Amino acid sequence: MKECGAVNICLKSPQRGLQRGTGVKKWHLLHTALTRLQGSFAVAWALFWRHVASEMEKDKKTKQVKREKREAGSGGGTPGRVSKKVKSRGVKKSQGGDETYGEKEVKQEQVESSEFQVDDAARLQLGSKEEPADEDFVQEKRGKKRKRQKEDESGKGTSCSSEKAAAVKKKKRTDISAEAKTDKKKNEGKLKMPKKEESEKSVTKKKTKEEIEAARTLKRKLKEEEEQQRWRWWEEEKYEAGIKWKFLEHKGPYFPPEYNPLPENLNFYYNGEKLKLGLRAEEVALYFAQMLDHEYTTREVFRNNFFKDWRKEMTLEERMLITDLEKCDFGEYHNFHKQKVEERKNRTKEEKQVLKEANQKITDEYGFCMLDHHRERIGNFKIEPPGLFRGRGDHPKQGLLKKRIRPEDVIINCSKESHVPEPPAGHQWKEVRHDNTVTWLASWTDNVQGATKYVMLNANSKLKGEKDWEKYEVARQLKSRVDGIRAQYKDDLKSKQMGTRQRAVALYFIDKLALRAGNEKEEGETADTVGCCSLRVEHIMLHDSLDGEKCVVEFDFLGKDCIRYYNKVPVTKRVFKNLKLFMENKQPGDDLFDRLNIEGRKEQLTLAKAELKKAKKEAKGNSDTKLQFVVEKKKKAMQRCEEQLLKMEVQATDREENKEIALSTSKLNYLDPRISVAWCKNMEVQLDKIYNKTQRDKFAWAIHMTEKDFEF
DNA sequence: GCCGGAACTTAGGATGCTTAGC
DNA sequence: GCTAAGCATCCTAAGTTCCGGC
Repeated sequence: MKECGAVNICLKSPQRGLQRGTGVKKWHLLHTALTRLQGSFAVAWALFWRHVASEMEKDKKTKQVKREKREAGSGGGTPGRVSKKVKSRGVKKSQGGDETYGEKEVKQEQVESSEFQVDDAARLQLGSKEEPADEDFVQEKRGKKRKRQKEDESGKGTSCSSEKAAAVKKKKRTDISAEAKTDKKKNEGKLKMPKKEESEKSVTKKKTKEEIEAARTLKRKLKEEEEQQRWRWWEEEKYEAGIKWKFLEHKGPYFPPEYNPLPENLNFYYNGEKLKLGLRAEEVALYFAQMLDHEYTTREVFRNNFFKDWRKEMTLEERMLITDLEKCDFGEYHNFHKQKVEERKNRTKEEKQVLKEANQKITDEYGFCMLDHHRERIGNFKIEPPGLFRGRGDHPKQGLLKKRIRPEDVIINCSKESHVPEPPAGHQWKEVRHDNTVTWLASWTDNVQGATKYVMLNANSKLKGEKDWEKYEVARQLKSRVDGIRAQYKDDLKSKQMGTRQRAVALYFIDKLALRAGNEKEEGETADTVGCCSLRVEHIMLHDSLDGEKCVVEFDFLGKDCIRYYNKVPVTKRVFKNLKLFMENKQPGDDLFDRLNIEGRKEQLTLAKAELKKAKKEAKGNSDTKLQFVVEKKKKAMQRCEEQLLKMEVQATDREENKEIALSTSKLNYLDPRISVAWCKNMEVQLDKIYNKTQRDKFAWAIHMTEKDFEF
């Protein structure tokens, strides 16, 4: 590891931020770790442990409910039964709790006390001090969050929209399930089990105490065996730098089944006329038909891309005839697909079991490899099946055909002395390599993005675990250097060199807001997303004062996966002054922020509705085509407003929901598992309260090596 | 030092299974 | 017994960083 004090970052252009360079890379390694582990740490950590506290609280409640049930007896109704939603709300927000328990206050205290312990424990583990300047920042942020919660409770502000959006989502789901229900009812005659069988089933369901105990013992035994068999690679000596393995043997990737032609009686229609498609065109048409329920197929880019690629798969005759996607009717293909999905859903237990066993067989054969004479699980041993590319957001390539991968496209990587996997009959591999400086087992090039796709090991493998361990070790080292980095960028904020100042401001944002670094991207190849270093002038707005705060920066941009980042952040005077300077004589960009205003859209919609009403009134009883045209125009304008509002509301909901997603992401990728393990050992909390089986496997190295006294 | 490709890690969405609540 | 919510897992898109060649 190089000295991270020597921050060496080059700049490309003032508004486009940092460019790649060796110094940047070294610094990024450290700084990404810093931002993920320190910048967002407090929030992620507090949220995470609040979740743990919530789980523990839930556990307590469940036990109490059971106790109450026992006490009340079986004939006494369900006194202890409480809505799950109410329960979790009571714990999570520590307010408006569950009155049925009649101990709201006691619980409030318990929750507050566990939250206090959690935050306190986190502070102890981190051993970090807050800088005076940061203190203001953090306190204000916290204050805002509380305010927002209050708004949520009263049904005002963003939560209102979020709830509406959630309701829309829910409605969509309900509609789908209602549809499914109808279909299910239709099938009921066929599928419903005879009554006798049902009653027999319920009898067999009941297990005796002995059986339950035997099952428990077996589970315990299996767990112990698994533990004994676990490869304790962390207790072994590491290989020399760059060497990933000494021996690697596997069966090669598993290829998806070949295309199965549709039944003869299924038809595709073009311009109302029945048309029999050739196999290639039919296959690609089916990919589109399968997605008809998805919003993707309504997007212009998706439709155009699909149509362009679909025509490439057609015969000359088909291509001459099919020239307009609007005239294509995939209805029968779509219904066929829906029917298949429904059939899948309605499979009997036995059918499911047969399928499960067949899948297990495939996994047993292709899903494992021998790595240095240890059996390791492969993460993605299946070759990605063909289909239509589902790029996120406004991806310019969405809808393009992802072609079928053949063995001739695949490079195999294994040991020279291993048994080289056999390609499927009649095929051969593109290449067989013996490169032990890489971790992949097979690779191919994806035709849509030109990117290399890899077959790699599972998260619980040595190769992945070792990397994870290294990552957290880097973060650990950063602890002693972070003060120096901060001091340097603070100093650089007043540098005479514009480039240095910009770097300092970028660092300031990454440190305070945990933004992604933001690399350059090829225009037209991917959606227009940015990170900190690739922010454009249009993505920020400066406010001398806002909501009683001075020097506020308003961020609004699309980040990774086209997830919108919107934040208003008070910054130091120097940062603010620098930003003003950086924006001088540059194009301000679009009026993005005006149009994004959640109340503004509503006003627009009200206006559009009023105008439509007026136009209708004027056109009533008048056959003038001009007036009818105006009505149509106003109607479309109103629909557009409605769609835009809905889109924004859904985005707002997604932002709220993403908080939960971000929490699990933090747990899996950013929080050093040794901290969590040590905390559990100290607090005598079972590890399975915070990590599920997969996560315990992934972090086996941390679980085994961490003692109570571990310090980050 | 720059550039581009390779080699990774991170993370959203789909799907299927399980469980709580009615 | 039914349903919805929660959860786990799989799949793969979308990022970041490394590294070798010029």
